[in-house]
Amino acid sequence: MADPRLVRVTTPTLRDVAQLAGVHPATASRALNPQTRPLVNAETARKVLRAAESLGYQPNPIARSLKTARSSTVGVVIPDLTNPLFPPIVRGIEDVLTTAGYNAWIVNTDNDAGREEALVESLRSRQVEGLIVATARREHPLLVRLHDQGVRMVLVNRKVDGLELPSVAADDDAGVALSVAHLVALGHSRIAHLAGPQGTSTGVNRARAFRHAMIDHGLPDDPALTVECGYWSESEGALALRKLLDTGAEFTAVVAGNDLIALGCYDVFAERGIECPLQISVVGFNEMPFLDKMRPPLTTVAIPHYEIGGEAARLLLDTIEEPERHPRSVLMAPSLVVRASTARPAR
Amino acid sequence: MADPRLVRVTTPTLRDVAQLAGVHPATASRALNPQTRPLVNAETARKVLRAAESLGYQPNPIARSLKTARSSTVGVVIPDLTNPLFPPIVRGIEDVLTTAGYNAWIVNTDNDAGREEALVESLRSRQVEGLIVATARREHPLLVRLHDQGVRMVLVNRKVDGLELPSVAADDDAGVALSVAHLVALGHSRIAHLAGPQGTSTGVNRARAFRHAMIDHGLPDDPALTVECGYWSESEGALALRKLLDTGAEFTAVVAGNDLIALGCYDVFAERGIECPLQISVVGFNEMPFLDKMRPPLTTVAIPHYEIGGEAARLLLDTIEEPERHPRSVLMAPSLVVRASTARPAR
DNA sequence: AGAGAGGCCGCAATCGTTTGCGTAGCAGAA
DNA sequence: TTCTGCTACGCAAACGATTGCGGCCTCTCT
Repeated sequence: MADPRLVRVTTPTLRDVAQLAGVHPATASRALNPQTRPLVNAETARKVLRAAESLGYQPNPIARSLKTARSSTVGVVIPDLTNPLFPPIVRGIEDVLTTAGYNAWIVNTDNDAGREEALVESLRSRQVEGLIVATARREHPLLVRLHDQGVRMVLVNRKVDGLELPSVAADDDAGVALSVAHLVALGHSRIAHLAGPQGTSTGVNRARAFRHAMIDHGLPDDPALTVECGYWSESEGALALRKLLDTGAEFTAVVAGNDLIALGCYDVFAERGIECPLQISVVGFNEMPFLDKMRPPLTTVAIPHYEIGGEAARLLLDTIEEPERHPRSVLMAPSLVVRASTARPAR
Repeated sequence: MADPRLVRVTTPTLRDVAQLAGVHPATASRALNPQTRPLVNAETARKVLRAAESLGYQPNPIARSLKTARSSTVGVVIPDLTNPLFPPIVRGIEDVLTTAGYNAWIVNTDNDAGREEALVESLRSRQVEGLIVATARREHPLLVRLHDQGVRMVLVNRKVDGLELPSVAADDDAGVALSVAHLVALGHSRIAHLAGPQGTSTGVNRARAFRHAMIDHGLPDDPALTVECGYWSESEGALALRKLLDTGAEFTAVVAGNDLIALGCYDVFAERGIECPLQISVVGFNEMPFLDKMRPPLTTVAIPHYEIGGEAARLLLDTIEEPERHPRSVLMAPSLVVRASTARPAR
């Protein structure tokens, strides 16, 4: 208030344009909006456009939102931007959104339900037209409530039990099938699984896929060889591997729930002087950046992050335009990228 | 679900609260706002608050923005979220912003001036109250124009020539001094510098600091031993090192402009069968994540990303509250983290 | 020539808040 | 009692756009 200048000095409004063009603001509005342009005479439309151009008029999205209850904005809710999995997805989302004239509001929940609820509330009060959610848990009261309220959303990577929502994710089954096949081809038969949190759909899907893949190869599906991580993190991966090692179980390879869990294994290898891949092979999941420069470079299953984000955005735009359309889900094909963390078993 | 309505079914407005409390909306508004609450009788204020509470009233930020030309939102403009340097900074920004009741709008410019201009324009039209800018180049017409127009901003990591703006960055001088001292202590004397883009203040600062450090140690400051990278990227780092190697210059260590450039060196080492650190030592800058798991683990100078973000946000909040305050800049102290990419020179 | 039909456009309300201004009411002072 | 001053509140005008409704004008058809 001390400073009268806020962000802008003074910006031309619709009235200015109308005045310059010699028409009523309503007419100017109609002329400027391609949707309603047919309602005004082509000649006056031209005049208005010229006036807008010459003034450098930019419609005020706030005023527009207030009137139309729309915002050309969607909310993107992710657990943590710091997890390298998410930035590429976000970029994918943004890129298709902006070409469609939309914007993305990004929020981090830190896996905290209270925080998540507050953030979503704040997004809604900003009239976002939909949500792209990457934080889904299998039990997720907030998301079912939002769904019941008719909030448009699409899920990324994970789903919630019993909720029919559009979603896009990597094909987990195919991904771990690839991993297991690779290890089996190398000669491994005692393979362990460091599963992601079983409270997330991805966690259980990959674990189930792991069992199936083992069976398909005629290998024993030993429950003692899979241990669950509480979070998708390095430290939890390390914890899980230590636990497994301490049981004295025998195994020559581990397929990790994701790359972070796999990297957690590296820490344990260092602690206990285990040689990877000589003594134990590891394969990750997600192909996060810089894996090729790790020690050893991590074999992992690559998923098209950027495309997943883009596809999610497209799905959301679809449901915004056609709310009644039946929810469809898309699975993106993964591929295995073999590096130096996997090799033939020693014996 | 068959609900054509947008995000919200129907949300209580200020009028509803006022009606329930039996007062005029103006009074309700004043009662709800702590700033103006003293203007209304304590008893009626209580009534209003209770009404608001019972309705679950949430003020509509859009309407408020329209009226007040404020938004409790600041824009954060970064080059690319995918660069692991930025997520922690963004988190730092967000965390102090939200505790102050503000929100952050994040945009990626991809180092494209046109894109940047459009994005900033869109931020301004959304009435952001200030900008946190991490894309500054030494010559940056857009930023000087914004500054002239009185847009509040603070710079992160980089500055623009001749512009007095609040900024927060790591102490580059101290950082490279640390690196060089470390290498000299190991016995290196022929040290090369793979400089960042000289169009950015950080690029020239670190290069200058490198020269000074060399001189301080009584070592020759050989211009042939520093080569500039066009971008802060792996590929540019690789390019620069190849160029340097191809000149036949002699050196046993390189201090890289940042971690990505250093990692680019790793690629060249692999290409040409160079052993690091046996033949060449490398030190990076920034301490991006997972460096400890690289091959070899990269010695680098660590800077407090999260705190830098937080400090930037605080600075911006300061200038929002006290626009006339003289711009201050803060330098954060770096520290060297020694890993396995540096060792005594072979001969 | 008169009537009906559209095409164009202006009027004014509206979205939900904030805020300058005016005023009713009341207390205290003269 | 009358006047002053203050507190507490209501009125209404904004902020900048969108949009239903209605009216004018012109054109066409009979």
